[in-house]
Amino acid sequence: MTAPALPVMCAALGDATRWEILTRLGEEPMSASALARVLPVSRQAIGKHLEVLRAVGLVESEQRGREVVHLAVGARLGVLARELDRIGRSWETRLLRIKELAERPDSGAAGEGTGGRSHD
Amino acid sequence: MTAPALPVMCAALGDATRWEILTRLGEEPMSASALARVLPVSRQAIGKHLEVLRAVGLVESEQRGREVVHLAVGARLGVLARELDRIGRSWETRLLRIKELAERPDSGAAGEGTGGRSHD
DNA sequence: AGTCGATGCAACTCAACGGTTGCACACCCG
DNA sequence: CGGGTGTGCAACCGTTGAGTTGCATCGACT
Repeated sequence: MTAPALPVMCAALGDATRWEILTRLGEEPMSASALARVLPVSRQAIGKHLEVLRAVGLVESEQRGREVVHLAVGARLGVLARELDRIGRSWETRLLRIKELAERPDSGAAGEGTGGRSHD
Repeated sequence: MTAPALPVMCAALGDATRWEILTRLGEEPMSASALARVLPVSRQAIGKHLEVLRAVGLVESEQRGREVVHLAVGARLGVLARELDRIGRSWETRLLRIKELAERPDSGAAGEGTGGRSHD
């Protein structure tokens, strides 16, 4: 699937080291070993992070000679951003509607038992 | 602080249960106990998640009588979304520039020094 | 008043995750 | 050709985090 679930995408972005990697790869494509040289973690750790990032499409890898260079995919981040924005807006809308209902007791307040428990 | 670090925000969103909670709270404000009734986890677990979400500003809580109702803050999600989009675009731009340089070795490859550069 | 339900705090379990080390193998350069 | 470098796989470890249970408390509604 080209569109991983939101929690998975966010989880991939929920690690500082991964952001560090993404930042570097966003500036310039490079190999895992190269990343390990500039970051304070081992090459293997970098490798695991790259696998996670590649799994959600935030990183793409390309075999160049004997090396494998990785690069950050900004488009995927953009997709995530739009999704989050959409959801956020929907929340705002709902809350707005709720507040309006609360302030205008005449608009469809039927079926609301006074002093009784509606649910369970 | 009103703007938690990106990794922290994403980490908060990197959990399926938390998304479940946010979804419900986005539809309708409710208490931890109420959430525990509709979700397959204990009230205490819900409480911990709410604390995490509140810590990054994705949830706000209001004491209503003896209950504490929580609600999802869409605006905060929007802020995150804009941030991610910005970063994603910057990645795309860099890559584009790199590709151009690779294909046009004559286009001002000498001195760089453009002012006002501020990467993360 | 009495009870039921909501909350808060604390201790504990268990799995996932980040990170490391070690090793084997492939490839490029000198 | 040989060493050095880049990579992949696997075992291992410490910590974090999600989730649970238990207990004590406080407030609301009957």
